Amino acid sequence: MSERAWNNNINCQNCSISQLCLPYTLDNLSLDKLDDIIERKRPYRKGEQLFQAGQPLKALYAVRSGSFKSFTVSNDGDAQITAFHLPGDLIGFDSIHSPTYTSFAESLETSMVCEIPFQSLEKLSDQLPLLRRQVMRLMSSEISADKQMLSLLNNKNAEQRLATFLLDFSERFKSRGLSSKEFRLSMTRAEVGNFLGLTVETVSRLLSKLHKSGVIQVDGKFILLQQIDALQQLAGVQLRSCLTP
Amino acid sequence: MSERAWNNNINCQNCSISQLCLPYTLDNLSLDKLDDIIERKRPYRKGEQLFQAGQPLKALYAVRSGSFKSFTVSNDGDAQITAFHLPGDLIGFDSIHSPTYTSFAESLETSMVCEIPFQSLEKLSDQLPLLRRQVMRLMSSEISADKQMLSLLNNKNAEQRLATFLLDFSERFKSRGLSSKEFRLSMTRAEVGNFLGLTVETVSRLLSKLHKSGVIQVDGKFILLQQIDALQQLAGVQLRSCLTP
DNA sequence: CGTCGAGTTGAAACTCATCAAAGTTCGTGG
DNA sequence: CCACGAACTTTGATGAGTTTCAACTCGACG
Repeated sequence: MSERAWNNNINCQNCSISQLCLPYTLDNLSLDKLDDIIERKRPYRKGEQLFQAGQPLKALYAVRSGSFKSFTVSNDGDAQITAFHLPGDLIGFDSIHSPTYTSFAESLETSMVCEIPFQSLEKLSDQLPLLRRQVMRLMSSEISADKQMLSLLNNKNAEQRLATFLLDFSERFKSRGLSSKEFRLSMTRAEVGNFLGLTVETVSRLLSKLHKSGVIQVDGKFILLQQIDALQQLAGVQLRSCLTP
Repeated sequence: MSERAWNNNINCQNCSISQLCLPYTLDNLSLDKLDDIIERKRPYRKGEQLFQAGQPLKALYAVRSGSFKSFTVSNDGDAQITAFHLPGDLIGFDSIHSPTYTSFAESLETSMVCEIPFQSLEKLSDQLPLLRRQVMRLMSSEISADKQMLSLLNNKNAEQRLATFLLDFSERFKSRGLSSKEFRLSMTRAEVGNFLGLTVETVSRLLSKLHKSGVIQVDGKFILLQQIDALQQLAGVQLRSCLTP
């Protein structure tokens, strides 16, 4: 199938998730220019990699559909998942300080991406202050999210971590116009555990426990949040009013 | 004392740590422009805050001397230190996606900073591609460092975390032209523990253990790394050659 | 001189990892 | 389309590592 076929009717101007992505706040002229530098590739099958650590930094990627994981591999060989990416998310910000990628990105299911050649993006950013600011906003958001993650790992126990994880995905699906109560987790239990600093067994046990207690319903990769408020309690969320006397 | 007094002979052009900071790669003209927007304030005393979460985002800060901690406060009220900042480090990247600061920054000892008004920096970045790229490089480095931190917390035990922490500071002091073997940690044991996801007691016990084993010498806040290679072993560092056959 | 915060050390408790084993789903080739 | 093997998931028993609780020391400071 020709490359052209994938491009039909796909552009930033009509993209349903552009408000989460680079186009946000761009005027029409800027949008056209951005659209011009973006390459839309064939779908990636589950397990295919966008890039590997050490390869020359060629492009950033925006998820169009499906999902990806980013991960690093430490000197001693074990992998650490550093993020899960949903449509609208940008992949590669952790590498742009380096001539080569500093992490791996791999598809978790059949997925499509927009490839944004890094050189072109830099040049275009020189011309379009709005684009530049959106890039910085997105990078700053990623830093913020990472700090939150540090706090999660340092201060919360296994159950709180998993509850927070589920609520995070709930929010992210919601902001993409999908159900916040019912969704499919494209990653394995092992990947959830790796991300949260827990073992597969602990993740599995806790999902079973939450299921039995009626807070959520679990059917393989499908999750149904039945009592979101209870889940928020478990996640360690407390009302501000409890603290300010 | 007049504000002017602090400014004497302090500028980006002659700053000893400019290669770690924003000026890196800037030409002389750009450097002058950057220097123009920077405000240099009186020293901050230990415990004074640069900003608090919720305050309007006014400026980024570059550490000139001394040290700071950044921290967030979760809904349930406990603080999480997200970074320690040494001279040359920039503070505030986690907030520029927001109209207000998303974290706190507090001096750990008598310290000086360069205040970089955010509006001015944005305007100047529009004119100076080199500056813009350095900002992005620094933000990307911070993302990278945060990902490494995730990996540390998820995969390493208490001893490996502390060893890694000490080696990290060793490297950072070294790149600032200071001794990599002998330095003073300006934060308390509790702050080290908070950052590493450990309790004060664990940090104290491990420092004692490392001291007794002769790997390091501890005298209050002063640390002397006696066997850096042994410390690297404890940190879990292995040679690449062990993995690539 | 007494108090207060920081640091150290010990003993007990608890959470989660580890090891083991069985059950289930997925994907691929016949 | 089905069957087979591999990958993934679940559940149980045990133990290691870290937290928690408690007591004590030390130095700073009014």
